[in-house]
Amino acid sequence: MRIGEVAERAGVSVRALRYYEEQGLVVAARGAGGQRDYSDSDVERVKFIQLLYAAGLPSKAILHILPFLDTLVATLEMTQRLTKERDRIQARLHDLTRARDRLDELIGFAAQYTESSTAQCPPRVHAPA
Amino acid sequence: MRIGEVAERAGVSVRALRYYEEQGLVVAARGAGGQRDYSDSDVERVKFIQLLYAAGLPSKAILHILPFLDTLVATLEMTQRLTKERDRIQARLHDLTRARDRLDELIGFAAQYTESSTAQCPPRVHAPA
DNA sequence: CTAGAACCTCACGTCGGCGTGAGGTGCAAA
DNA sequence: TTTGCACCTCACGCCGACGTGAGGTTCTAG
Repeated sequence: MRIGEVAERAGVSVRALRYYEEQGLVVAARGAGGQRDYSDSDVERVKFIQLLYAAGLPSKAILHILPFLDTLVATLEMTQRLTKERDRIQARLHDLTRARDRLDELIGFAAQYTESSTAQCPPRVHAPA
Repeated sequence: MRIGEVAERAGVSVRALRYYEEQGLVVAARGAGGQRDYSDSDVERVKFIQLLYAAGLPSKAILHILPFLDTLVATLEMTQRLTKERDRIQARLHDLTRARDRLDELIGFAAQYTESSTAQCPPRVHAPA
């Protein structure tokens, strides 16, 4: 399977896949002529990488986690890393939730001055909380 | 109130505060001698900015949201922006949750091969899900 | 009055995850 | 055989939120 198809299936750019290889995250075999040759499991691997990127992990952290996917052998250090990253994500979930709730609060306020008319309504200006 | 105290109270660096001013997020008055002069409400403002930064909003987005805090007047456009950012955050919450759950899954696997011994245990190598 | 914090303004450095050419090669179809 | 698309390797560009000096001023305590 060539790089273009992997890109499409995994929903990433070709450039991204080359970058992943550069970082040692997904190392493809090479066919005659030097073209990258991916397997089906590589597609899953890429999807997993995307998942972790989306969670804000830097490539080095991912690099330390991936070997576990291959071997399913966990050293103590690896389990600790996994847990550490999980906790980080959990913390970010807290931050994001706080931010969302705060925005919801503001949107609630805003609704009072916006919703019923298409034009502008003259408001009372006062200090917020 | 001078910049150092604001930094400490809001839990950010002095540099960050100057950067916020550069971006138009928090514009402090100036005392004789050119030193920045902040008010108590500026501290709250900075905390709010931090909240939004922590949620991944870029400074331009924050810049568009802040006027609402001052005036409590919401144009339609502003309400839309607020809602848009809220939805973004919601989407990220989904991503992060997925990632966390996946990691929990892996940690569960890892526990089987790590927990009871300090040394390494010879495992069976097979393909993961 | 004087030391030494704390402040000021440039202005360049950083880091990560790619985007984006430039210039050349491989491969399948007509 | 020739088109033409997909692929290849450099290698520089980018953007945002500051960090980090450099070199000078202001404020406060003794």
